[in-house]
Amino acid sequence: MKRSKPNHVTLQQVAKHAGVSLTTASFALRGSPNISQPTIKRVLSSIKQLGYVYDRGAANLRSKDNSTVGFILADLANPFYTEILIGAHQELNKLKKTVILGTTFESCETQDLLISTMLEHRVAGIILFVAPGTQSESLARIKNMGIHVVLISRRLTDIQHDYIGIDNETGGILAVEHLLKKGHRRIAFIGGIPEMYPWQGRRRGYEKALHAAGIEIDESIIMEGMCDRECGNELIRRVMNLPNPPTAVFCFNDTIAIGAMLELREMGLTPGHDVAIVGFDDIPEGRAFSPKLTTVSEFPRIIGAKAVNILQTRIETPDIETQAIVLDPELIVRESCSYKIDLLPHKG
Amino acid sequence: MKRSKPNHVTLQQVAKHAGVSLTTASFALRGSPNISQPTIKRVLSSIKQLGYVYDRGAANLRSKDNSTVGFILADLANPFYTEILIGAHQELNKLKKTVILGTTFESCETQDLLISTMLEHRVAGIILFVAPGTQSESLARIKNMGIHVVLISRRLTDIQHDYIGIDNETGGILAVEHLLKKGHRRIAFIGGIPEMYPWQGRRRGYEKALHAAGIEIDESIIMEGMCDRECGNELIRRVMNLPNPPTAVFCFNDTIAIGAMLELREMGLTPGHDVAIVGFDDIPEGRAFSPKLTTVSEFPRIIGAKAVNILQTRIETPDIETQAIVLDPELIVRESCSYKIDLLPHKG
DNA sequence: CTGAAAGCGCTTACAG
DNA sequence: CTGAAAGCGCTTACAG
Repeated sequence: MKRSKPNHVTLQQVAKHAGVSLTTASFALRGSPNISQPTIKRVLSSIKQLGYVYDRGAANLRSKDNSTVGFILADLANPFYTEILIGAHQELNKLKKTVILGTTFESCETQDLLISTMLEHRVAGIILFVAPGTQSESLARIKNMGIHVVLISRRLTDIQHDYIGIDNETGGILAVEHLLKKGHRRIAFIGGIPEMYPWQGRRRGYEKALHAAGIEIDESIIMEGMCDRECGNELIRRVMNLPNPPTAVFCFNDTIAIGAMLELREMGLTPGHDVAIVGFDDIPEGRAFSPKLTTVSEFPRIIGAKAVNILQTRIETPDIETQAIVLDPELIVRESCSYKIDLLPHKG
Repeated sequence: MKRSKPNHVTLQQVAKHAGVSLTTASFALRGSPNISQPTIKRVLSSIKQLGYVYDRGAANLRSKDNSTVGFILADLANPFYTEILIGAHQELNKLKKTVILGTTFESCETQDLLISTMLEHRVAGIILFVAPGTQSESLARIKNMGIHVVLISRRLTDIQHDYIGIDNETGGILAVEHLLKKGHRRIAFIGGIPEMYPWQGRRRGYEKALHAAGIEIDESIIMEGMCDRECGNELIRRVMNLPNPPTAVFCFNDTIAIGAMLELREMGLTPGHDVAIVGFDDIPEGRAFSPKLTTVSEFPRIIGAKAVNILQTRIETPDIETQAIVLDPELIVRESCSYKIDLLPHKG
């Protein structure tokens, strides 16, 4: 663990080399208008000659500023999350912020560890995709340190916080109405964790759309699970093996939808033909799949970018009220439910 | 920008509260054996009561240690890269290292900016997926700061450095030999940037396999490009519109292969039937695609994890010789070249 | 326009 | 087993 550290060039040495005081060097370094141009040039030239590299840690310690931002998400394997990361990352780069990355793998414990680390680093703020079961204490801990948080996609209801996400209920309605228009009457809803905020919204949308069409909710075709492909594999099989299987399935997200369609093929069924599928998120894989996945888009890159904007606003004006931005989802019609059910020869 | 910073609890205050000196508090905090158990307990209890949070930046400044590691990759949209990140991330978590993330989008300029930021943060090391055209000076800059680097997948030939990657030449041979076995004689190689290390290896493998089969290289069906889906779209169209199109295509990576297969469908052709396709990387999308993509696996998670191990070894023993780990690739046969060419009715 | 001095919150010889 | 003191590399009133 121990190694002989190289002795870095310090600003002190730069100052001596340039024949100015440490104070002047410090101001010159940051191009302060209080320092004359020739002096600035001299300092800059010394910096180059000596190969000086600014020590941000030391500067932060003194100034109590910090250009570092924490980003915590659930899983890097889901493109929906990485798309959010991309959007946030680009925006953060524009603001010259450094990103500390953390992945919870949906574990609250890991999440608390990551939060601790970020607090110890005195980040300016944390953008957080909360793990299921997150207590408001976790957020309070961050806020007590004077560090700002904005939640993405998932939210907590028992504490005030900045938030950006999508209107999940409307998304659910969009998905199910589309299926209804295609003539489906028996529509399952599979995957996702009921304690999570987005699940509740999508389920509400699912119910509302069905009710509006005069259809009773059948709890036996609402199946909870995780958010990954394996969940799609398992649940589609379970739901299709029911005595009275659905003709259409609304999947909690695209990853589950793809898992479901893959499994359908294993079962000798053709997704989009034998069973209609709608997803949620709009990940690239859904576009590449055959049949191309009909889904509800969440605009992940915009969510990521806006999360950064909200955080930045909060950093600049800490005392304004918390804001919650809720984006409108959009139905992306592709191929995975392209047949009207009454046109299918083998159905009623 | 300016905000009133909260006054955090300091170790000084903890010490006073516990009735010990700052020195004792500092040692107790880290569970030093030189401090008696009762004292440690007292300090820990004060920490809890006061809500003290360790300031890692201040500690690093003094001790010149740093548990932060930089990770620079090309693009978060390519699952191959994020898989590497996942592997590295998990390993870094085990070592209790904090990750600073950077994305170059294949730009050397951005890369140098990111490197500067990480140097300013005095990270312990940088794991780097170099952008095309990277000069050895960029690496030298890092090393001069006494910061360790390990390159992933792509490497530089004019400077010594730690490295982990795959045997690209063997990968190329595996891919092309498979196509040859299926009866193909006219095999294109599309996508990728020739100045990049992996491209050169794969191309060498491509040539060797063809030569071993007594086939002349035809430069007109070797087309360079980028590493994204659009490149696949464009190049497959160009190569198929040639007077004498290939019957099989070896794609530089899976993303290109998927772009190519998508475009093939647009052209009314069936990938895997009308044209055989082999990719490289083995990303999840390739498994979900129809036809399932035959490809050469690179084990990205292992690459990421091993990169961390190499870095850790270097941090612990800075003076050992640089090591280059080259993994063996593996051919994953699926569906995208499942027909023997002489069985196809519409071919010679 | 420039400089001397204090201090950010820790760690670490050194002394007892 | 514990403490007083110096110092890591910066920034920032304050004074001139």
